[in-house]
Amino acid sequence: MAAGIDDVARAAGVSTATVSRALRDLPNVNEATRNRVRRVAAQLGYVASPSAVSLASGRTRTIGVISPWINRWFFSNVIDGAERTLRAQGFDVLLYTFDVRRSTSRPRVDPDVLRRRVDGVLVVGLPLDQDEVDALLTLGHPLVCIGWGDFGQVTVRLDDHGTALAATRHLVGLGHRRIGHITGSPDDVAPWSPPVHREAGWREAMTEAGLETPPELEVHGNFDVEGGRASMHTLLDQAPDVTAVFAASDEMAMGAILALRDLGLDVPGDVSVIGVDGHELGELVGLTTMAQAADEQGAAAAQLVLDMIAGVTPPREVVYPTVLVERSSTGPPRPAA
Amino acid sequence: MAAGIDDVARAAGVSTATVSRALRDLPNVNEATRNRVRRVAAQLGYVASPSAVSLASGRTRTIGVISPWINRWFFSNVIDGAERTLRAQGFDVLLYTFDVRRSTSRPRVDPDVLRRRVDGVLVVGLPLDQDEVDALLTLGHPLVCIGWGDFGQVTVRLDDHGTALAATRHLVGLGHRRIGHITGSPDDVAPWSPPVHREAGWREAMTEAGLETPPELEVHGNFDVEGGRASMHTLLDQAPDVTAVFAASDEMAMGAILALRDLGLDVPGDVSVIGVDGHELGELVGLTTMAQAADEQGAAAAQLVLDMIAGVTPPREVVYPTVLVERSSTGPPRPAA
DNA sequence: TGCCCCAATGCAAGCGCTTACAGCGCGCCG
DNA sequence: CGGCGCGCTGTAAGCGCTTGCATTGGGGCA
Repeated sequence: MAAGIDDVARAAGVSTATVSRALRDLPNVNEATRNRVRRVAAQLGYVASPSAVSLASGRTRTIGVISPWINRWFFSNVIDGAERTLRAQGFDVLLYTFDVRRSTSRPRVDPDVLRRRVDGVLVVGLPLDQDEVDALLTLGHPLVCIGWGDFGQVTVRLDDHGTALAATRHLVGLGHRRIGHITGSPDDVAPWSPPVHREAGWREAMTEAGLETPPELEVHGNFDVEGGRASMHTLLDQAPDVTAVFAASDEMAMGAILALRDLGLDVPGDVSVIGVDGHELGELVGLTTMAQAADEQGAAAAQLVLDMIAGVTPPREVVYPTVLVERSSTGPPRPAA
Repeated sequence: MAAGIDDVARAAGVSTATVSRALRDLPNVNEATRNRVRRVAAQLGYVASPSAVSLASGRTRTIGVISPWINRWFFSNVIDGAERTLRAQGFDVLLYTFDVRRSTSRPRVDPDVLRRRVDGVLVVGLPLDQDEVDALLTLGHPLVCIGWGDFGQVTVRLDDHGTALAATRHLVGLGHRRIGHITGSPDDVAPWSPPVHREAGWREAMTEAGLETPPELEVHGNFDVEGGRASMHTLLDQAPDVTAVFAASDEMAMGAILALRDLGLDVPGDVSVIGVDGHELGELVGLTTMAQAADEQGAAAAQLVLDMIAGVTPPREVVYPTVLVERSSTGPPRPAA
């Protein structure tokens, strides 16, 4: 029913080889022939069968995108950016999410799902273990990490440490002394995961200001709104005298603000809150944040895999800037009564 | 390098045909043989080449998901739900977004991208024209629409009309008489698009209460935060006496609240706001809304395509309920001074 | 004991392309 | 004027599976 390459060849009066070459802009095809083939192909509505192409050429023109979630701010924006640049260059996007919700420990990445199915892999914000990365590399395709990375893999990310440093310094500069930190999950212990870097930045900023970072100042918010809310409650229980909080994501920061509201506390009167991301809804609560361009990171990473597929040696790491967006959720602490 | 079916066949001492049948649980394979093949395959890390399978069988085990955006609440949740159920049944998800931003008029859906590439199609919240649907149907695969639908296509959606009716009645019940409506884009004129149904619901609720719905009460918010904000400004210019607004999405509703804040107006004191969705950040501003389960709709739609692929006759339409979540953005109008 | 049938397996022909290699004709150089 | 090289095109061998059909070997039944 659908026209195949043979139909085009017959209609154009050439061999299938010529059709194949003409349509793919390969050299050694007479321009007149090429045009004729193009015209006939268009007329017949010919579209090459991707499976046949992959089977014959060994290339799939598909990039696998591995992400723990697609409905969180950072992830959906990264995927959006990546998808657009990939599609613009004729690549398909195969989406793989992990059911992180279902199991307590994160399921391991199974490279078999991607075997012979993609030409490259994008891993979004999911700190993998060394052996998972190795497994992915056995696929024999370029791999680019977004929002995390190590093991010498090509990475697009923030300066997490510097971002946390800047955020915390902002609070310190306002006069805060007891500054809490809402980080990710207790499982995020890998030294290459963003929450760990952000925590280190917070700690460094505190230390340089001569402040302590006792355990009760740090809580886990799991990077979502509800987690941020719950962890803020915990934080206030543990350290009722905190006057400011640095949350590792805007979603957690907004959760923290909800918790403060639950308790009838004023932001920033009683507690200042700063996040990381630049979530568009942050303005709703006047959230001060370290904004990043997630979609651009997705696009950049996509371009990197494509470059790598084309044989270009990529930079080892692309670091994206983060900018302080000061709104109303941060302010000086209330003067001691 | 990677083991092929021949390697497995050789190692198991059977033909490739038997390997193929054994591994796919086809009948007419001795159980002992099947187990041996399974064991050998696992040992060799054999994974069938998807391209070869597709080429030989004509089935791709891939579902195309067409969506205008993936970083908006409704869309990302639908896709998340769909992806999980598809993957659980061994289907891949090919993501297609449309660059709605780039052109003024929406680019047309091009079925060629999907030709011979998928076994089914999910169209998320993108009201297509009749001929686009027809074009998609020429692919010869099941098609399921989510969040919109007509032309006799299988659809998973809300009762948009009823939802709008309930939302508007809520406002009317509080005593509001001048109730604005923020709808989608001015281009959404197709009678099968959700914004049109929601508008109709608003109009009906107004009419049944003996209220007018003059043009100045209706503005376009394009379904995003900024659009909601801008359109609320417009609305207040056109009709300074509105005391309540029904927005067709939570994101627009939150934008509207931002606009009201811009002007120093109180919510709900000066203007009540109600949305549709159940966005998790709605609580930040106490948004009253008609909540829906977007991820479940995605999952349901995914199951429907799979059923259709399996030959099951699906229901013509699955309508999801919506529930009023009353928070603090709605209240009685201020008594006349 | 002979026959038929069926479960279990193998054989081999594709599926629709890509691509190495061969072939053909022509202009050009020696 | 013959040969060489080059530009263009065709031939055909896969790519790694699925599947219709043929084949084999028992077991049940007459």
